[in-house]
Amino acid sequence: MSEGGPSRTAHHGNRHGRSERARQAVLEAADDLLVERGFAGVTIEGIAARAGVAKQTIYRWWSSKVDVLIEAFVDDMAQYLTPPDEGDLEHRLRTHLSRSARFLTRTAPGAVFRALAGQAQHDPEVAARFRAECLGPLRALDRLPLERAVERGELPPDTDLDFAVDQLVGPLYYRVLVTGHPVPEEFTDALVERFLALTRLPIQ
Amino acid sequence: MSEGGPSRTAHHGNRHGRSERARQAVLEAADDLLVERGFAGVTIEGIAARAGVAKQTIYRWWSSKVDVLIEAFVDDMAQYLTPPDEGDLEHRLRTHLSRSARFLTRTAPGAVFRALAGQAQHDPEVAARFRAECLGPLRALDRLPLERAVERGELPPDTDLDFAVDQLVGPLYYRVLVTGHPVPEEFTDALVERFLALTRLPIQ
Amino acid sequence: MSEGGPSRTAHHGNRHGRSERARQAVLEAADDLLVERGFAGVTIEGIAARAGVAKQTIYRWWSSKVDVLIEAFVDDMAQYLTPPDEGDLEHRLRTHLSRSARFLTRTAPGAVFRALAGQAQHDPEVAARFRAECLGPLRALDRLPLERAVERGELPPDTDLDFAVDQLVGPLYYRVLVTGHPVPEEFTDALVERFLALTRLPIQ
Amino acid sequence: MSEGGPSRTAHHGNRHGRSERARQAVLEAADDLLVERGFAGVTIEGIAARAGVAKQTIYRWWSSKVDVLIEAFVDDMAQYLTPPDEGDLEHRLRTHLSRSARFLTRTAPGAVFRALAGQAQHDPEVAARFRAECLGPLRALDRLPLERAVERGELPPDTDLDFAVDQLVGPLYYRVLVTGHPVPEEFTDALVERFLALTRLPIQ
DNA sequence: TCTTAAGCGAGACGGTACGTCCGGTCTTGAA
DNA sequence: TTCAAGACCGGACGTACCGTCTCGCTTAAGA
Repeated sequence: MSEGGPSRTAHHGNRHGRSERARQAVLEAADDLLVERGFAGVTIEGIAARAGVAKQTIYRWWSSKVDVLIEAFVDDMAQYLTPPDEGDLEHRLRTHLSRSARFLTRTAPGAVFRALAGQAQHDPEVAARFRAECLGPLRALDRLPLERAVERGELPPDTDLDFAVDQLVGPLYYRVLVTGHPVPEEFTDALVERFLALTRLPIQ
Repeated sequence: MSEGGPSRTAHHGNRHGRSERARQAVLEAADDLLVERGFAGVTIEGIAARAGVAKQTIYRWWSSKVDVLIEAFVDDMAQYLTPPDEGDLEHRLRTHLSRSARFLTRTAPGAVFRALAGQAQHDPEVAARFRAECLGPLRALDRLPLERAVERGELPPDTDLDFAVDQLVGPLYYRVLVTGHPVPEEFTDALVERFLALTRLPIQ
Repeated sequence: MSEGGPSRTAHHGNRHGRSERARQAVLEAADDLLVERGFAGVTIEGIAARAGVAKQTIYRWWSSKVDVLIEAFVDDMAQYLTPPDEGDLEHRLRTHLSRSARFLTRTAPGAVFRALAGQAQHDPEVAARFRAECLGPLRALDRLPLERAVERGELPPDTDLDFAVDQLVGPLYYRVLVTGHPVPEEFTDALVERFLALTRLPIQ
Repeated sequence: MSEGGPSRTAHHGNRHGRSERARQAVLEAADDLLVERGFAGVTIEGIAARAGVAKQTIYRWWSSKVDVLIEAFVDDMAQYLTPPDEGDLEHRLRTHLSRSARFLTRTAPGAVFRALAGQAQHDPEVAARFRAECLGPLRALDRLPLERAVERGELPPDTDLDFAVDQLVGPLYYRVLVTGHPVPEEFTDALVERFLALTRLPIQ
């Protein structure tokens, strides 16, 4: 992509493989349109026009606008969310949850995520892809601090990590996607506090 | 259709007031289409055709298909969810949560709710109406057992009920709307158990 | 439909019958585009844009651009070609043939006719409609002077009129559509002269 | 072509000169598509696919599908039409006209001719090439018997041959391209009879 | 003998127009 | 005044071809 590349100059058509330039332009155009005009404002024709790309080029590589948005999300997600690995468990969880809240409510990929989560309610196929390709990686990041905590003896070895994740992030997503309430740090901190309080109880 | 009676056919028009028949037919048609074909399969033209109603009649009384679905949801919701008032707090909460899970995942109004929650991600106006008219009543039902528990001394009087509701139902909605995991009774029971365990802690 | 009309002002939609305004605008736009840009320059989208009409309105009433052009031709044809009924047979035939040549080569409906004749070579359905709706009336006009001549005794009563028409106008159409040669009055006059010379022969 | 040859696969490329194999395949594919699916069914992509040839190879040597069809017609025409040179003028003309009618209505190159004549109505450039390369040779063949007749004294030396050709074949083309009527031998014979009858008149 | 440049297959690209679906507005005539 | 009916303008859909381009292979003339 950088050094040498197949060709420095823009080109149309290429026997081996697609145009990276077109791919990037499409993903960015979709992202931009979503942020600027909302999900209904994202249309294949609009993406094509803004990306300076032919509609057929989009249909050649993606099956729908949702497909484009999923790829855009996956491309962008990584750079936003890596759970911290410093300090004690409480600090790490607090940081991760508050970063997650910020990611979901304030960033462009967060907006894409919310749109895809919305569309997943309307279409089982979208739901499946959304869960596999968008939610999966996110959830893996959510598990990471807990897995490390188990390894380090900060949590009992028989902890049900899936249930723990549901307890920790469930209320967060509920606020973001359902009630629309803001998610201040006090809220995420309180979630962490309650969660950790339970781990110190003799019961379970 | 031609000869005879004042009219064999349903009446067209009514000088005074709207046609209740048309209203019901529209709401049912919208409901049915949602369940049969999903949100994208619900169109104003489709509703009109199935309800035997003119498009204009729909636009006269509703502003969009979402508006129709909200009204359909409000009409149906009541009969499904009334939190129980028997037994102790744990039992009441368990029953309510498991009923809520069933409502969201297995009933027609639950499907409407999920579709509206999805559309709320795409459109702030929908989000506002959805929260006010659909989520509000549900959330009031979620608070009810906790409010009663405070009155009866089963919970401390300074309990933050909104936060409590978020903790209790957040993971449930998260599963239903985000991860798509099933929501068995073990899950809702565990949520209640953790929640009540915390109320017995000296902290808070 | 003419005086007073259902409404002086433009309107959208009408329970009973279509918009005459839209119909006229479409036919004129098609005519204009054909003359200005040729047959390939006539597109449904182009007609719609120039007529200020939605594509669907065109598809509702016509099945293709050829369908539009046929109707445009039929609408316009009448005012151009009425064979004269003054003078003797030779004069009437000369006038009619030279008018026909002018019609085909110099007028807008003539251009439409040539385009449709061309398209008829590509599509049997177009050919059938073209012959029934465009050529038929024209050919009836071609027969008229000969029929009158038979009635008046200027031609023998057993004359094969169809063959006579082929002989008279065949070379004309051949020049216009095939060789592209000009069709001056000398040419049409000579055709008439030869044709009449034969009627004076004892043979037949 | 499969086993043994210097190469199993068809050759790709040739430093000097084009591939005759590709040329033939393209012309045949175009011919076949025209006969099977009509003019609209002939597309550059379709020709390329059926001929097993790259689109670019077509564009390298031809400028359009019409260009391909013209070359296909020229390649095929010769073998069909050579006016006979036996018997008296009447017999030779009768034979030539009835063969011409058969050629135009019943043979593959005849179908190509009709399609090109159609397209010539839509595009002046096509018209020019069509007249020069397709019609010219045919018309030369039409003149040939008349020229010979003049040489042999069967026709007066001052006969206007172009006009004679128009008279003889005009009605034939008119039937084929315009009215779509069948062209039986009686028709062509009658044309010849009338034409010759005039040459025996004192007038002209 | 070894280059090397032209012809070739494949196919991605930016476009244009297609014919369809639906949205939301408007008008009509009957009830 | 509301209703069923349905024509209207508008805009996006997904498809088919257009004509251009790049690519890597094949091949034969000439260095």
